[in-house]
Amino acid sequence: MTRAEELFLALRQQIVEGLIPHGHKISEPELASQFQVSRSTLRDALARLKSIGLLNSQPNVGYSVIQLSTKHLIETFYVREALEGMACRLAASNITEEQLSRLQSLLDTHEQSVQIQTGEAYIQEEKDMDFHFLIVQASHNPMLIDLLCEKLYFLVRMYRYQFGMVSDRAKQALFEHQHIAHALSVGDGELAEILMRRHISFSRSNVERNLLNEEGVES
Amino acid sequence: MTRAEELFLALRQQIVEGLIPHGHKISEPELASQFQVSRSTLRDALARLKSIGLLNSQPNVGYSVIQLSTKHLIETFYVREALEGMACRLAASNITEEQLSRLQSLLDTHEQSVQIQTGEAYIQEEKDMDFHFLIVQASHNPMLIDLLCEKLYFLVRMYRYQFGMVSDRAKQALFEHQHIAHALSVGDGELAEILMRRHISFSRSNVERNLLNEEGVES
DNA sequence: TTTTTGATTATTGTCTACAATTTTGTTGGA
DNA sequence: TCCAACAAAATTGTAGACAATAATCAAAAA
Repeated sequence: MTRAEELFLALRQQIVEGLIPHGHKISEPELASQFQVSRSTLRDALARLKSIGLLNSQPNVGYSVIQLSTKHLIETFYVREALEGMACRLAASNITEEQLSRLQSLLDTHEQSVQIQTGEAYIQEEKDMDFHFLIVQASHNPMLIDLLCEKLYFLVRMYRYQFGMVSDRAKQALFEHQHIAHALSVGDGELAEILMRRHISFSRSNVERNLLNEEGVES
Repeated sequence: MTRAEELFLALRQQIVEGLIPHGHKISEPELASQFQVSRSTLRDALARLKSIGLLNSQPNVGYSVIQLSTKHLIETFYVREALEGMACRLAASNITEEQLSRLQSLLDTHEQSVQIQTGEAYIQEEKDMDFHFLIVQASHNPMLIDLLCEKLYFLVRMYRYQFGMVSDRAKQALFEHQHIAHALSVGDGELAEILMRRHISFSRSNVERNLLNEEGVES
């Protein structure tokens, strides 16, 4: 593994977790000395971070971490709805037996943890990611997999870390997941897509309601 | 504009048009001397070409132009169907009056050229791109616009240049475009999305039939 | 003849230095 | 006090050199 690759991974985590705050202007000399690398390899890593949508840049001005906002989050939801919906449709045809059983055991685990704990949503969030991740993999469409797993999902995680959306609909989400899994298991791509899109669309509505209210209160 | 940016644009065009053939291994020293730039700025341009999906790369091995294939083309169609479908749905809500009238005048021009000429499909292809491009812009979703206009559409153009798919369905495509435009004009996002998805899905079926047949003949 | 090992060559990854541009700060005038 | 123009400082873009890795080729062994 190259230095630039390591740096890319390290910076990605720091950005996702907010250690480097969103909107922050990147100082190349500063970061380079901080990580003990030359500006060349830093710039390599920064270019990759830009390509996955975590950084912006302007010529002769430099890089900065993307600015999180309700508007941007909602735009992301629409793209997810489209891509994951399609991934789900394709997964219905292409999922392997092994993936299907892993999906099932995943849901069994989720069901138990939902029954046991009440509240702790951020643990649930990771399980949610696992579910979506597995279905995207099952689409067996490399372009979809790349777009979602290597790019969009890091944005999603970044918003969850820094906006800390605790969805109080863990139980509801589990039902939706089970419904989707069933559609996949019987190979009904059309239904699977519809269910996945509704699932993501619900999340968006939820966020729209909560965050727009907050903004209303603040202003 | 920086040197790297210019180089990026120049290389992108050469790759799309096949002047640098698909699958070709990139030699950094060779390209750098050919374009009279240092390897630093060349590598900058190459990284950007990778980020829009025209190059692949492996650590310690280097870059190569992506390998075109029927399989990859069809994967691309599925992603387009998802993204453009959503773009169309959003456009129904967000399109401006000015964009709507531009869309209409665009279709009028197309109609005339379809009536006049019979055959010349590659001219029609550019018009097709114009139509799709405008609708994506009208979605007013920056992430969708970036994914489609800055990334996927260059792949589409690359396939059209190098696989030379002459669609004999120019007239049919025009009808579909008009139908979509009408749905947009009355603000029916649900219908607009369905129509756009069918439109792209038809193209995919067409390609699947043609290219799979060809492969069958060759083997 | 084929395979394997080792040395050689070439290519990519990284660093440092310099050039070009932008940003910052200061001075002068209105 | 405010604005504009200029100078200084800092930052980004580009070039070239060295280090690390991979690819190539030749020689020796099976």
